[in-house]
Amino acid sequence: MDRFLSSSVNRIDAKGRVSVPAHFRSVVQKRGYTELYALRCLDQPAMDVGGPDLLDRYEQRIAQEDPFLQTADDMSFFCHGDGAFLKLDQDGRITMTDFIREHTGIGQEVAFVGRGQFFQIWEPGRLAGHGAKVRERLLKLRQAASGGPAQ
Amino acid sequence: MDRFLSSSVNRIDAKGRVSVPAHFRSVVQKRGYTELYALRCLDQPAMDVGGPDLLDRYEQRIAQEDPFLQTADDMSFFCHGDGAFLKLDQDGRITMTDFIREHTGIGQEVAFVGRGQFFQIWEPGRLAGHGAKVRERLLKLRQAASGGPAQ
DNA sequence: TTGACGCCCATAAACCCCCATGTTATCCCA
DNA sequence: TGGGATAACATGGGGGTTTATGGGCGTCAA
Repeated sequence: MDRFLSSSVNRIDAKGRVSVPAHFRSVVQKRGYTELYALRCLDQPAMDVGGPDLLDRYEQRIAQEDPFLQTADDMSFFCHGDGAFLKLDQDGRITMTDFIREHTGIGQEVAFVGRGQFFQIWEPGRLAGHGAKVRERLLKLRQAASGGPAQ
Repeated sequence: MDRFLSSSVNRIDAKGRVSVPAHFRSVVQKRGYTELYALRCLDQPAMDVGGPDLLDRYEQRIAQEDPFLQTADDMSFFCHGDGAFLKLDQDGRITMTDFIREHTGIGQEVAFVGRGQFFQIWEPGRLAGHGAKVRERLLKLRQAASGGPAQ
């Protein structure tokens, strides 16, 4: 299967390196990505990581904004900001740069979360908090659709 | 019969493996699944397990949403981030990863519960508690419908 | 020089292939 | 109908391979 799926937490070593989960690496290879791009999420303390198609996705998102307004420009600056390529070393590890740490709050451990076409990098504690909120919203959606909480 | 029916409890061995009930395996084979997709239930400490088509259905649902709104993001976070593929080994066993144990509370034993188009994985004690609540709700429903507790 | 980064290797744990064993259910035949 | 052979199954373990993680060392640039 060639989708980024599931989540796991890996430790950062003394040199600032962390292993990308083996399953994610095989997806990267299957998709033929030679480079990984890491972009700052617009509304979460996470990084979106993927191949060139991830850039397309972000550009579509930004294109939705009125080009005469400042927002589109700000968004582009924010996400593309520094060039954030991630290089996989020979052992399948990436280095946690300050660029990533500042936005995510990552310290000693990294949570990898599959998102289908791409994956995300989180600080594990923040991920847990975010996950709880997501579940709550989805539950409300379901209850609203079924006509009431009694189901 | 090509539906997942009945329930049973199997033990986890020292390596973290547990046999999927033979009957479930034959259903899996009849349906032509080469891998299993497991998803953390939204509101229960259980995993839903089915074929890749289960994931396809979620992805088709997501495709109906505006990809840049929160709902689409939440849905993807749920079915991709809280999902995983399970590999059946040659003896028809799966391994209980931390990913599954964290959500279900599974320790030494696993309860498999047939649900027709898919099946579920529970920690046996929690399943018993959940079963009791389900029966209670159904009983109340019936009593309310018949106008009183006298049936 | 120092620190960031590349390449290489070591090791412990996790994982997956294969086969063995004991138990239960099924079947067949006397 | 009873009893033994057989098959199916859950479970245990050996051993090789993969993975995550730690660390050594050389290079290059500030």
